[in-house]
Amino acid sequence: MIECQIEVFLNIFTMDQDKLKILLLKKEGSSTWRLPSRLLKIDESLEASATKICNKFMIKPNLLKECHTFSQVNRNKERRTIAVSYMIIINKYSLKNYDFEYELFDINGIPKMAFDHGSIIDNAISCMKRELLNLNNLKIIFPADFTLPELQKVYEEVLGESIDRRNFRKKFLPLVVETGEKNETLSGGRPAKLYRFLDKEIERNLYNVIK
Amino acid sequence: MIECQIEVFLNIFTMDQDKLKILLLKKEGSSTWRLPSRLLKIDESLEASATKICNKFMIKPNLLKECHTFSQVNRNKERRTIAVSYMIIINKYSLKNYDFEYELFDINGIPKMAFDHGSIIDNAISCMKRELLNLNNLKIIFPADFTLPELQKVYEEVLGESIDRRNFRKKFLPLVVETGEKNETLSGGRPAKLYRFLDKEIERNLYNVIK
DNA sequence: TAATTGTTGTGTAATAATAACACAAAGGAG
DNA sequence: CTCCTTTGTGTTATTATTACACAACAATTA
Repeated sequence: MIECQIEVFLNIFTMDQDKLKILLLKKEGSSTWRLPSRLLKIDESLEASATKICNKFMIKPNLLKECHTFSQVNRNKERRTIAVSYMIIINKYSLKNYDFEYELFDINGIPKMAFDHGSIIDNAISCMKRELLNLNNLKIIFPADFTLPELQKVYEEVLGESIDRRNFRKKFLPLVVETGEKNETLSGGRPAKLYRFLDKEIERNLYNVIK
Repeated sequence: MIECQIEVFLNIFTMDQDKLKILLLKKEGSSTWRLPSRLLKIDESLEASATKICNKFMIKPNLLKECHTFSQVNRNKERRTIAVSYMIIINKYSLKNYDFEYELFDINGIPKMAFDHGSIIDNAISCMKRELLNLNNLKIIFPADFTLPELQKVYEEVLGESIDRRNFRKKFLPLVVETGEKNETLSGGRPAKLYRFLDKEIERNLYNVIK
């Protein structure tokens, strides 16, 4: 029986301008950034606590998944604190205007973080990549109309390499259906067709790598 | 700040007679089985605590990996208890004679478990399967001489289907080298050649499924 | 309104990976 | 020495992956 506090961290990932990004907060007057977090209350589960962080952002706890539990004895000098880290993946348009500041950081350019938040993020990034390679999860974060170039960029970010457009489409076209609409051409090229996923369960990863 | 106890569970998996099994304990005079466990002490990390369970069995914490943290408010009626579950994979010949009883159970025939240990095991089983599909992990639990039929049976157990022997060998022969020895023919057939792994890092899973 | 720029959409051929399949060889038991 | 069980081996058909170039569409500029 020990007396300790339990801290819940939430790693919120999204795609923004073709880059994988994570949402970070800055404490008033501090020079370092931190992850959204919360202390576990006696009457809530960890998942409930993580969901309350989501509520603060008015976002859905899509794919809420535990990443790791951090328990080094000295990670908090003042009192024994165990941290449980969760991740979610959201569509960036779910984010609203809040009465606090946040910023989306490219996962390859994480700023100076408070305490051990940096290593919590490192761990969450590999966790997130594993999830994203599972197409069934992509379906959850791309529920509505999406374009194939958009989807391809997620894969390219996760795999860290570019994929031939024709080969990518060959794989994915059998899994989706055109909605008939096209997207707004925001970057001055040919507008892309919009698709939605068919209701097929995928049993193997379309790109087979160990993450 | 809450007062709670933290319980560390260890799911010990092994292959025994071509079946994936988990090690369970029975409490004196109880009708239900339980997982090896330990209460976290104030001066140790969770990993250190899990390693101490390994020490009790005199086994190496091979692939010690966190599976999940269980935090339902009422999982222990007496006091708030959060459970962190770990898994390891061992060679069954690492097990010794102990001054306590244990039994290896087929993962498809888990007996009646105490408290929520049943759902902790369910979760650990899928965690373990994911680990075993990564060949780099198999290398750790098959450090010494092994036979290809032996390795094939691990894959067959994890995948839940049988694999053609010739096709399996075609995949694995480039990754191993013969030691020159043969195993003792224990089941009355032709003795199998012994192999060890070459020092290649594998970057993709040899069987690509979502677990 | 024509030319330019940037992005999307499309097919084919070569190569590699996977799946399906049957029989001989080695040892143990009788 | 015969029977039984298990290991070891090659080829072919099928499927998946890779590599590669040009036209279509919309916005912007000349």
